Amino acid sequence: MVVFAGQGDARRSMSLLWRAPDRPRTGRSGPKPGLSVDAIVTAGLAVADAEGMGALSMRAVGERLGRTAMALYTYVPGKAELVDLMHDRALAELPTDYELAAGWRPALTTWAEDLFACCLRHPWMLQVSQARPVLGPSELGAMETVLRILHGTGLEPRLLRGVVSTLWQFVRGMAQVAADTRAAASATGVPDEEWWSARSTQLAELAPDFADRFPLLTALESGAAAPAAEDGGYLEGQTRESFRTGLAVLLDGVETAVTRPDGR
Amino acid sequence: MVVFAGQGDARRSMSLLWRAPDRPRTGRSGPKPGLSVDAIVTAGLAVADAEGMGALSMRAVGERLGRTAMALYTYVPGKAELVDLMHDRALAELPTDYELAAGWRPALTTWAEDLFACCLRHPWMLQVSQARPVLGPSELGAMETVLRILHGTGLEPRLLRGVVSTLWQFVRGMAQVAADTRAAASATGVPDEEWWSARSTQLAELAPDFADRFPLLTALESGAAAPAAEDGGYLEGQTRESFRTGLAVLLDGVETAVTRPDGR
DNA sequence: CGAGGATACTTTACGGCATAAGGAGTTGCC
DNA sequence: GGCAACTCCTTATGCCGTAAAGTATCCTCG
Repeated sequence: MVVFAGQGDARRSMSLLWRAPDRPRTGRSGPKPGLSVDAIVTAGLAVADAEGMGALSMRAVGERLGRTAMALYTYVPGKAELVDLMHDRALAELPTDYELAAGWRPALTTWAEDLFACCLRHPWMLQVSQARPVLGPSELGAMETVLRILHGTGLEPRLLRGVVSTLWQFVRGMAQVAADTRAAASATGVPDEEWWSARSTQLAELAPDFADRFPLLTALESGAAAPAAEDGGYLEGQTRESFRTGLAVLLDGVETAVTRPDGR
Repeated sequence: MVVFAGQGDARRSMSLLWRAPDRPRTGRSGPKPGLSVDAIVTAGLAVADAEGMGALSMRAVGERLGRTAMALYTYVPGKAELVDLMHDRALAELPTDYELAAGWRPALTTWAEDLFACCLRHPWMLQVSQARPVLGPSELGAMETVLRILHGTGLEPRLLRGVVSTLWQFVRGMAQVAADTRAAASATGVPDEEWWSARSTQLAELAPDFADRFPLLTALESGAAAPAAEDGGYLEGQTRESFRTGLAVLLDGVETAVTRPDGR
């Protein structure tokens, strides 16, 4: 199942995201708040980072703060809104300034790598539905950053929108694959390569005609190069490589669009 | 939450996906099966298509078949496996033959559009975790199709892998945005455009300094062209356009890779 | 042909979840 | 001093996936 974040009380969620000032502090009776939205978001992040989105429950977050689940509802309207806040908090880790002296391409490459890394640090981010187009300040900030990098290129708005979306989706998608394979391998306790080869063997058993049905796939698979040693396990290396070459291809496309004289 | 499909009993799940023959039919005592894996998958698809992944419960699927939730466990080991099967069934809708006379580019464009459309027909697909790299026959079939389209280009394996992944992720990502915005708009009953403009107004209230903080974003947004009338609502048109231009850029990149003499 | 065992399906139950409702204790202002 | 506002708790409701155990059905073997 997926978290459909912020579907419900969108108004309230937005206020929280944009930190609408809390009610005036003066003339406030009752016990002082022992918690804060920030603290709750931090706790949520800790839970999700450590145990995954599946373990993120109001109970778990409350427990980490020494409270019950219901205590959180004083600060946050519901779980969906909490997830929204966590998502934006995670994106706040992204740098916003990139060196443009060498042109847009290296800057954009680094940006993509940074986003990729951020998604891998917080894999649960990839399970947050992308519903509404971009709402939180950090998310918008990231968009703005990309636009700044591409600003000198003179790309027309239509293309610009397409490029930004494509980049974003590409990184998210690649990160999801990377995160998920890593999770699958580590959940079963089997190291990367074994896990994959076990799966291959099984496939061969179940579909003996595999090579006939999928000749090109078979050829491609057999031609898989050993990944660079630096890149962790086998699968992880594979995904990183796909990320790199995919990104390069994508940026080649951008370059074509940029240099094409007719702007289309 | 996200469905981590097939994490559990991977072996059993794979057998089902690849339709390992049922136990020999002779010498079988007991009442005849009133259901079948296929029927269950069909029912699951119907539930998910109609009411979304959130409404997909074993109880709901059972009910649609006139059974209890537990009856399904005779045929399917658990919900995760059912979701895997549904996912592969949905992908089976994709064509596998594409006209290559005009070259790989139009074929690949059509393929991407077909996948995009399939994802929009079954938005819940996008909430199925991409964990393990591709396991079901239809999913592999789709990969094989892409490879067939790109076969004439002489792309080296490393690039080929990157391109295929990139395409796949791109389409999935764009479809997710499209599906989610559509869902958000229709869930609130507000038509596309209104929904979006309400959100804009709210943003302006919450962040009065918006235009200062995000100048490029503001400029880009204000320059948004009215989408073509054919494209349904405002947002939907916007997403379709991003999809088209993004795809074009991406394929430009592929073209560069294909025509570059040094093969890198 | 009748018994035994395999099979399909049901009922019930458990532990989890988000969260609604209402109660208890704490604090500041009048 | 009292009251209103506030935080936080306990309890309860209605979902969920699925384990366990019961019942009815049918085939095969003696």
